Amino acid sequence: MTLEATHSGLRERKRLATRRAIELAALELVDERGFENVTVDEISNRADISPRTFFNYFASKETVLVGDAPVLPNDAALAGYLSAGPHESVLVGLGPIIAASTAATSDDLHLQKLRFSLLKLYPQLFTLRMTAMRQFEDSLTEVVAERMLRDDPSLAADEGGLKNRARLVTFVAFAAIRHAWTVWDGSGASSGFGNRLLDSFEQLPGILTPAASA
Amino acid sequence: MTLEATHSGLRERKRLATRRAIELAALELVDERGFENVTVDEISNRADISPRTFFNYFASKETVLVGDAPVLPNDAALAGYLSAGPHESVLVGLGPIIAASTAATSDDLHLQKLRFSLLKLYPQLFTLRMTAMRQFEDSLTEVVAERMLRDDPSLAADEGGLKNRARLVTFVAFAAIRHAWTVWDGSGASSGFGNRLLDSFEQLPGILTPAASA
DNA sequence: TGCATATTTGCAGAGAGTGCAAGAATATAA
DNA sequence: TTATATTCTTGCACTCTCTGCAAATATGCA
Repeated sequence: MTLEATHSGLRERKRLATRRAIELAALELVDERGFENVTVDEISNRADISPRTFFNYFASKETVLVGDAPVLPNDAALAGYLSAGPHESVLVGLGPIIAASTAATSDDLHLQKLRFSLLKLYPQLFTLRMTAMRQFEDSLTEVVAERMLRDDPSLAADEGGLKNRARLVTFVAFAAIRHAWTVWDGSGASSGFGNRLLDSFEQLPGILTPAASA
Repeated sequence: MTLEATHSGLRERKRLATRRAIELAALELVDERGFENVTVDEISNRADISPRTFFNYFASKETVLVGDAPVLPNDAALAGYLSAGPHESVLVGLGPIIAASTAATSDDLHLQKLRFSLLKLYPQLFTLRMTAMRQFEDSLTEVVAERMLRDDPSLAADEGGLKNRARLVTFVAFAAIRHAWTVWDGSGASSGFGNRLLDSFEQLPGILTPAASA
């Protein structure tokens, strides 16, 4: 079904299991003792692999903690955004798409929660995750540019300008993501993150437009 | 005159000189050979200090490269922003303040240019710089909240909401900074960065509507 | 079964970063 | 100037991250 399971021989299933075991061991240990009090040797011990194998799976002690970056879904939601027409906001419409992308992770809930609390706790990790998001950011920028072009075909005349404009939209969208994170963190993660995210996106118009009393 | 020069005894002047020497050596070496082909030992050699002393000045090989985060100026521009009134955009008005803050660095032009090209080249460093800006971000958020309160005193009733709103404004402002960087990079840094930054800020209100012909 | 291909592991080594204590330089007060 | 206190620099030993390499092991496939 999922991408990883295609041609699911023993070799691939083992590889995936090992990967998960390392992630779980790392997240739990860091949760228990704090990032700087955990070594790769200890993680490897708990995951029952050699320290050398750890580095066959992950490039560093940090990367095992941050998880994979989201991937843009190629589905109905995306098509809907692209053809929403010039009357729906290019920016606010990104909210649901991003919410869907971030929700579609291969982690189980336990791992997700552990990751989230560690990203809150260690800014270095949060930063690393943001760096890992660059590719996602790029795909998003493409989508935004495509949408803008559909809304107003005359924009094709100035391709550079279109790209720059799309990039600004994407960066602002990421600002909304950060905001959703921060607020969700502060409010004890009461409701789901997806709703929180949509909330932040809907606040954007009030901020970009001068003197709007929300 | 400047802050560093207060009580400028020999000791402090030497410390500053050493700091500068290390920064210069690091930036030049990484520029010449690339980040991963330069060791702390080599930097220390060129700066004429021991490797141990390097770590007395900088926490890591990365931090010596990114430079200090900007500091909020406590001047007329800030006062102007705070009292601009409800008819000027809370967001766009931040542009000049940030432009002024980023312009006020203690680096000379040579160091500035080296830093900039390295930040372009190494995303890890760029992200690290963004992390280092967190304190700047916090002060900015305070200022925005203060301004919002002056524009509409009734907001005092919901302090949490005010803070969250101010944070969103700040995050969007940082999106504009990133955008200015990216565009400046792509366009070969023709005009000054300050102007580029103001440009990005002024594009912000337009991104809500898809077909706004800028 | 036998061969091709992937994966795991150990080992040796480079490099980052830290704690500590001794020595050198600077500040200060008489 | 000299004695004393304070700060800065350095060397040393040590832990930890991360890499290249080659041998050993496991899986896939005919």
